[in-house]
Amino acid sequence: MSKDENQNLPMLPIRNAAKILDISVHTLRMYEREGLIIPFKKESSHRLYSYSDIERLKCIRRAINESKISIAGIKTIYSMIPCYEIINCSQTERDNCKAFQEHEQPCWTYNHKNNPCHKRECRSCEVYNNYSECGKIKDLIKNVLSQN
Amino acid sequence: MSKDENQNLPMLPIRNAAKILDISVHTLRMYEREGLIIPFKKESSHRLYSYSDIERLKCIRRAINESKISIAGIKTIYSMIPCYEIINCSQTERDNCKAFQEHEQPCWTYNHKNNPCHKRECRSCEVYNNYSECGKIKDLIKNVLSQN
DNA sequence: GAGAATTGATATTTATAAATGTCAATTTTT
DNA sequence: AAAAATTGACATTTATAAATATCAATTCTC
Repeated sequence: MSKDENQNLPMLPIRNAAKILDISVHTLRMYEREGLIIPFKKESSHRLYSYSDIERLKCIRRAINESKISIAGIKTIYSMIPCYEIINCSQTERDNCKAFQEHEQPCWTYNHKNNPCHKRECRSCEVYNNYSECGKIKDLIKNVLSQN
Repeated sequence: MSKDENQNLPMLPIRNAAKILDISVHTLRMYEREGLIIPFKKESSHRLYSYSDIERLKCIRRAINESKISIAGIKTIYSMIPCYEIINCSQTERDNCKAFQEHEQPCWTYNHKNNPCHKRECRSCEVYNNYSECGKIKDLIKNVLSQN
């Protein structure tokens, strides 16, 4: 098994994840309620976190504690990711997609009827996975702009 | 004189601007120190605000009070504006520009040596003027992406 | 040139977002 | 089947960003 695959395996119950991050389990559930993170869930309701989830959460913590960006700010920044270019949505699909139109929530917090994300699992989507730092989002915009 | 020209005239001393916005003069100076707004200054050091400055500030207030985005978050969001496409910077100019590389400050808070902004007055630049709402920034990204 | 307003710098207050606590019900583990 | 952990809902605490206050020096207005 490659290292990357290992990174994405659901390994840690919430208590262990919280301990690694030095926060409470309540905080982890709050981040999930806010749409900042999508932990794996067993058939039951119990959460499991991968090691790349941990990295993602460390980044969120830096944004909050060091960069002083509020959770609402992080959500708005996530909403700027041009998912529609990554997924290659048609114009009709864009017109019917709240993630395309609004700017308060990350795309992965919306329902995905009648658009290409219907088939996708947000947790394993590259839109969700590749841009957890705001620097990466700015770089993505630069890159997509220069590609066209 | 057209209405638009009138909108951009430096009219209001800080006290009047503060009264219209129902905030203190200190808060207005803080927003300026943070780089959210660039008021007009006479040869002296006294500030003057235009009516479009007032609109800009109302929008900032909504972001803070209603959308709950912190000032640091607003600055980061402003830093996402693809100014380099609007100004049409060359690759060399981009490579030498902090506004292109970093993502903490709006472009108009940096010094502009050796790049096209050297000649420009940020206060009257379209990058500064046209995207004071985060919704507009997302729309700009969409539009620039579809233009290319 | 006198009175009013602004400036910048430092200190203080306030509002509230973020984090934590409590607890009964449910699920998991051994 | 008992012990340990998690869940969600609601309440409380805490940390601090945002806003305001103070003040001496400077600038503007009439």
